[in-house]
Amino acid sequence: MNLYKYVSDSINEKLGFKANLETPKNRDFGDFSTNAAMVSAKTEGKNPRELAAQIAPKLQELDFVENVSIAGPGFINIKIKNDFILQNAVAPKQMIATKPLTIDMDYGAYNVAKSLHIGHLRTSIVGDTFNRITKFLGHKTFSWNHIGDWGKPMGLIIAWIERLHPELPYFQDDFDPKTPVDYEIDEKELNNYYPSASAFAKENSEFQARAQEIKAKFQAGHPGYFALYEKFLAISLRTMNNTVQRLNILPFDYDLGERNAAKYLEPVEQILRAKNMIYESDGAQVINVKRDTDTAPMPPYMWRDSRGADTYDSTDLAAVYCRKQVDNPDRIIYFTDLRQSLHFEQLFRAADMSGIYPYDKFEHIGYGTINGKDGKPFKTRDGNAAGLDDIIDIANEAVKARVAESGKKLDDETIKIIALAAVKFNDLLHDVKSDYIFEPSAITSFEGKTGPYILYTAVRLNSVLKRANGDFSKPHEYALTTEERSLLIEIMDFEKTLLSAYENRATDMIANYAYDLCQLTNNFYHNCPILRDDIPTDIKAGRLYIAKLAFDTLSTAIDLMGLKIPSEM
RNA sequence: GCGCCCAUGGCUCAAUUGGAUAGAGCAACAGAUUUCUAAUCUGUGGGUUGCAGGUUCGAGUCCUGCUGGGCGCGCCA
Repeated sequence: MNLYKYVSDSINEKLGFKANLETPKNRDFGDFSTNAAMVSAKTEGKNPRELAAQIAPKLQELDFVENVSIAGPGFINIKIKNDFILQNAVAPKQMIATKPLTIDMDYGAYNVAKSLHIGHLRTSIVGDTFNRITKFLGHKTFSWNHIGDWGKPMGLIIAWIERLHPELPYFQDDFDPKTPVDYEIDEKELNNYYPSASAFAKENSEFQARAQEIKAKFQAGHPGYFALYEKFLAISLRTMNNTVQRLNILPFDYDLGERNAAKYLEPVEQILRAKNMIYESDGAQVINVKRDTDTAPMPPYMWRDSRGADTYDSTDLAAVYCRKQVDNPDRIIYFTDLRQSLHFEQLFRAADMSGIYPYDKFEHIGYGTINGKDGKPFKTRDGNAAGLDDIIDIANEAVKARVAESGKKLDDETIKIIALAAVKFNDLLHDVKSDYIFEPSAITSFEGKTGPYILYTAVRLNSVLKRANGDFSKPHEYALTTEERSLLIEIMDFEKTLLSAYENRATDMIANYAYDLCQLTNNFYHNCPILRDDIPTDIKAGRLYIAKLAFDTLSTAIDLMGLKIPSEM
């Protein structure tokens, strides 16, 4: 049961108007409080405490209310009956949305032939968790990994391979796709091609021009370039799949990016031309997305650059058109770096103006950067910008060291699970749009508000449940201790938390909830022994029931965060 | 120059979207273990919420101005 909703609805019905229900910061005041008296005192010109005194007796009549009190300037505090809490607390399960939506979520956005950078970590983790929460609430979602598989980098990579292996037949204009070619690309080498080529192109204009020429011919359908492209694309897709597994995120519904979107450029261009939206500016084909109300300069949306090539502006718009055709979503949500805000503002306007997709159904969730202690983007020990793998490796080493220090023996798989939890939980814990500081030392200590703490709580609960090996049925009567009571109320708060996390697009809420739940669970665990010999049977049964509820709730939260519970730690 | 975001104990972050005495973790100090897993639990100290005004019963939260930081501003994605 969603206790908050139940109490709120009951109170509104009883009072005949909508009262604002809150859970006091200080739980000593009560389980819930309402400022109804203060709000209506204002409109009615009456004394709030007098009004509260009139309202309170009505609330006292509700069968789940233990007592009602008036405090401060006119707060009405409500305490819920223990038995009501015990009888109605349930473990969360998949919900049915009252108004189910279809939502396209764009996150991941991995690149072909380019190892994942640190930013991919946040888009993957936050996007995945938000996706899971949305599904859990009963909405239909489609996740799109909008792969960078079409633009300028492809030209550079092909040009680079041409430079390394000019003898390969792919570079001949009359290449026959059926020709068998004895050439394999090494995955690790492939990841270096783009950075190397990109750097080389900057100082070598001849190579730069060659890459551009290749890109144009490639996009026009050059068979040899395309055959080569398909070769490294396959490797990249495999790498991406490994990343998905390594991060334990849900498989994407679509691994379709720029190349796929490019197929929709023509119909989109027809729409734009029909509306006279495209005009020439400095040799490029652009769309004006300014509004009269703009106070900031609004650059035009770049449909084609001055060389006539697609841009990421055009493929992004085409991708929207594609999604409209394929999923017909009620909303499209992008999870990308905050710095792309202007681009998305332009995209949303262009889509809206062209009638392809309405402005108010788009959302851009921009995330901040992961920084080191110095406040600048996190670097590895050798001073290079850290990649996604670096982060996970660093966490792995830290966990391994900590485990060795403790004298415990955990297998590599368990260590990986713990390290990933450390990284992911830490990421989810922070407000999406703000930068956060990644401190390996904070993870090394494994104390406090961390992923390992969450897992540890689940593991020790699980250990009791396994050991009990009994049934966990609800007791008819059981006198709750304060620890048990607080824990059950927190469990009943789960649904409300999920709804807020969804509505606010705030994945940190689930992480913070999980932490609070763990604190209360550990408190319960510590103060309410279950399987000890001196514990009477009825108390044992009651506590086992509560422990099971706590475990089910916690494991659901853990699952929504894309973490795994190890068998021991 | 224009625009967006941010500023909360020594450090890293919260604060139910305007509510009561601003909460957690780390670090510091003091305790708890014949263990259902101590990667745990309990306690103590630590704050003029960057500064100055304003709005109202009530402001960390809203409005204005300042100070200090981050980011963005047509052919890279």
